[in-house]
Amino acid sequence: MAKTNEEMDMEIFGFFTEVSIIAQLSISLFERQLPEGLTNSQFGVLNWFHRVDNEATPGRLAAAFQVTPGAMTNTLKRLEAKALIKVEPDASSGRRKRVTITPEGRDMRQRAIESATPLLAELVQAFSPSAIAEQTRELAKIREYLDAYRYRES
Amino acid sequence: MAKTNEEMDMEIFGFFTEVSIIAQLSISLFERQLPEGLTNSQFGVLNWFHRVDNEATPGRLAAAFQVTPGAMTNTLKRLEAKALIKVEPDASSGRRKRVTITPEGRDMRQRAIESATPLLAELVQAFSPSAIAEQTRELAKIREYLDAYRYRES
DNA sequence: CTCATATACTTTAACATTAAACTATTTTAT
DNA sequence: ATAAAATAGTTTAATGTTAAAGTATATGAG
Repeated sequence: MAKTNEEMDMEIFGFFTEVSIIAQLSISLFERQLPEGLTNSQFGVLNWFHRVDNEATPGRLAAAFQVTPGAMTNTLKRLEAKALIKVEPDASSGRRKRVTITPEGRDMRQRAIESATPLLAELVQAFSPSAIAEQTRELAKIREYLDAYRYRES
Repeated sequence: MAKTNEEMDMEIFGFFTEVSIIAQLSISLFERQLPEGLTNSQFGVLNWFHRVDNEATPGRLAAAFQVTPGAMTNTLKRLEAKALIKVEPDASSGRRKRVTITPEGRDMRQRAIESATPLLAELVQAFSPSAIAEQTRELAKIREYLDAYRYRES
């Protein structure tokens, strides 16, 4: 049974609606578990230093999280104000900055992970890790497509 | 090969990261297609009048979109300022308001749908409707779980 | 009837985000 | 060598969001 264009459009809208609601709910739930005043974006940066590298530039982080450079400037300022990261001029280039995580930042990340553990454990229980991994791979394809579309436009 | 707790946690974080980025990218891409100055939230309200009912209260709309009443007040003000909706006192109750869409609002919704068509058509092409539908079902399970968790808390 | 409580909506302050303008550096082309 | 273009990051103005306080109206218990 063929679907009308309108029906197909509505399915895609439905998909993005689910994605938006999950993003909103998960961020809000997660932030409520986080230590005082730490936001999702801020945690993301701290966690990046655990997962990926122990050194970064603002631009590299902005690209990793797909936010504008301005948004990353803001997040880094707030993390720096809490002494969770350190931002220094880069010796090798006057327009770059060098961002590193402080010991306090590592502690904070660890506490954040621990306070989110009950929620994470429940999710692993309810949806197997392999199911989550499979979902994530599918979503990554869509994310890549949207990302490419974005640059193709302009 | 068993996964450590940390590995499982990272998989879940990876999942939520994809979800957040897709939400952000899709909203941003969609808004770029929309007619001058119309935002995703504003479009959502106009589209609601097409999908659901031709009359609403601010509270009903806030509940439908899972946003706070304050957020909806803001969205409605902006739509009203553009004459895309009409907000009147409700004759039957002094604290309620009655929100309706104007002809200009219907036109705007129609134009919004039309200008988003190329993007939607590409997505339908790249990811079959059935694949999208399957993804949406899986996501809905996770959304329901998170939603239940939210109320279980507090 | 009256007062306490609940409901509907608005306002305010704080924050995250974007787009676009801006500053400062580095690279490239001529 | 110099001027133009590209790159890295910041700032500003606008919007959307929340939480919490505030206003006004309706309901209900006594």
